[in-house]
Amino acid sequence: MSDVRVRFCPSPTGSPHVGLARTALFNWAFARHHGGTIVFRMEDTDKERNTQESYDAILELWRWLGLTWDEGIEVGGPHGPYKQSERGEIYADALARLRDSSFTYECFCTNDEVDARRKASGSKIMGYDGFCRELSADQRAAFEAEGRRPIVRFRMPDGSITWTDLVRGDITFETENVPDYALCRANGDPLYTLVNPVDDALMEITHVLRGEDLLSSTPRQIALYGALVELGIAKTTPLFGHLPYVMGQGNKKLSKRDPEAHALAYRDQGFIPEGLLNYLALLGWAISGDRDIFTMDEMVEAFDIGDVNPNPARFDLKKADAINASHMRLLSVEDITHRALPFLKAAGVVSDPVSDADAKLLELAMPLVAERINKLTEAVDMLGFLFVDEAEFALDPADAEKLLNDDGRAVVARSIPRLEALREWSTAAIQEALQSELVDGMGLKPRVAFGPIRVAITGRRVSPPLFESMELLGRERSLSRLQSALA
RNA sequence: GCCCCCAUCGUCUAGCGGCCUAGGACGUCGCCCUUUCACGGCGGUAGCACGGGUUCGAAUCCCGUUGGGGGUGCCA
Repeated sequence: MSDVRVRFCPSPTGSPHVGLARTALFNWAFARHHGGTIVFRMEDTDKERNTQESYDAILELWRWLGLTWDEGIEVGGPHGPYKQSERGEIYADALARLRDSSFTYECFCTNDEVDARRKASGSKIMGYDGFCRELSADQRAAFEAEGRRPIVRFRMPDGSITWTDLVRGDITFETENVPDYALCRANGDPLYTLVNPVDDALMEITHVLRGEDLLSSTPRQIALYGALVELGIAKTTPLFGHLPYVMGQGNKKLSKRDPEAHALAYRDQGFIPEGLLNYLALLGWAISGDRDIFTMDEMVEAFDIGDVNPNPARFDLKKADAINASHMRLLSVEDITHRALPFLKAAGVVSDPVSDADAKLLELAMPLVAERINKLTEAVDMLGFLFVDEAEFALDPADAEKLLNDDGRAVVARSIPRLEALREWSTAAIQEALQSELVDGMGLKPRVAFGPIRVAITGRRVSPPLFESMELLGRERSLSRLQSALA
């Protein structure tokens, strides 16, 4: 095991975003590649916005994707607790030590006062102006007499701050452009600006791989790290790597309002984790110039944070579908059956628990559809007709209208006596009969001949192979459906 | 406004000074296969934002412009 330590640190607010999953994936691949350790910390300091549903959804997502961790929530470890909501004393202690130092100062200003001063000075820089940096005892007393309660601000050092970003190279900020910032609220509650670096320090995180949105707060964190190291709270400053944004339609960051932003929705739509993961990996990284499809083992083997592309990536649903489809084709029929089962149960296609009869039929039917579905949910539409009670069997109205017109019904009518005469109800026999009767006999093109039969039998234009389907459906039900189509 | 990041086909990307008359994938178009759909196969379409340098040589390095994006909180 190397000394690489990375972390997952989501906030349990809202439903987990694909960008969050992508960030987690890159952290995971990076750590696994280096044989490092992954810490899972929950950043639930915002009491207003945190929800249990979100917390649960995040865990569900990580488990579904197979993003394992070594230390943290659920599994414990030497640096716990791993929920920030349970680390209040730790932050209070760190804050107290910071307050005792000259790295921070108390600030009594209101936002309005700051804005007014910035405006009056004509400054081009926004944010806090350092007014309370050198307050005298009298000034402090005066503010306190007014009933003001101070917040703690971090005093940004003079000069510039440079770091070598793992994905972008050297980045420099002049600290005059980085205002002094708040570490806690007036009521003493610590803020993200404090707790995130403090936890990373205490959990001995060595590499921080996070979204580009945090890039501009990095100089503040590096300055704070300097203080934490000096105070003996942190051992060193971690290395930072800022991953590109995941964009949605147009040129906007994929927001929670966009339906394609919700990572768990892909699972519900029938994606398999291999597919989603592979697609997510492609957002900012490539395994090679001529290959898109790979396993997570291959990704771990090949992943290099330095190869990550810094430009923002558009999330393309069509490509995600295609990548998923490729992974579906890598699965065995048994595997697909197993994975599709929950969807088939939920849709009521098969009984729950699965009856012997359903299981048997499924075993025969699944090979017909496994290769032609791109998502697990498609098995539901594909197989429904085989399992449905005759009383509930219904034709797709649009397909029926299109193919079961007068010509189509004539085809169906003609097929019935021939099929009734069949001694053996097998795929081969059915095919032979329909072929000779309709194609050879009526001189129809195969698609014209079999289309109407398909709709009558399966209810839809899109279905598993027709003759096989008829065999599985059985003579009685097949003939009865053909009769019904004429009614 | 100020600061920072980014810039190769419609999209995701390969490319890290000559192998590039720029490769792959998705999409799209055409064809083939075919009992539908899908799969599969074949072929086409389309790109280095612009302007200066540096160099024998630039998609690759530097500068500028333009265009995107983000930040600029007692949110994370």
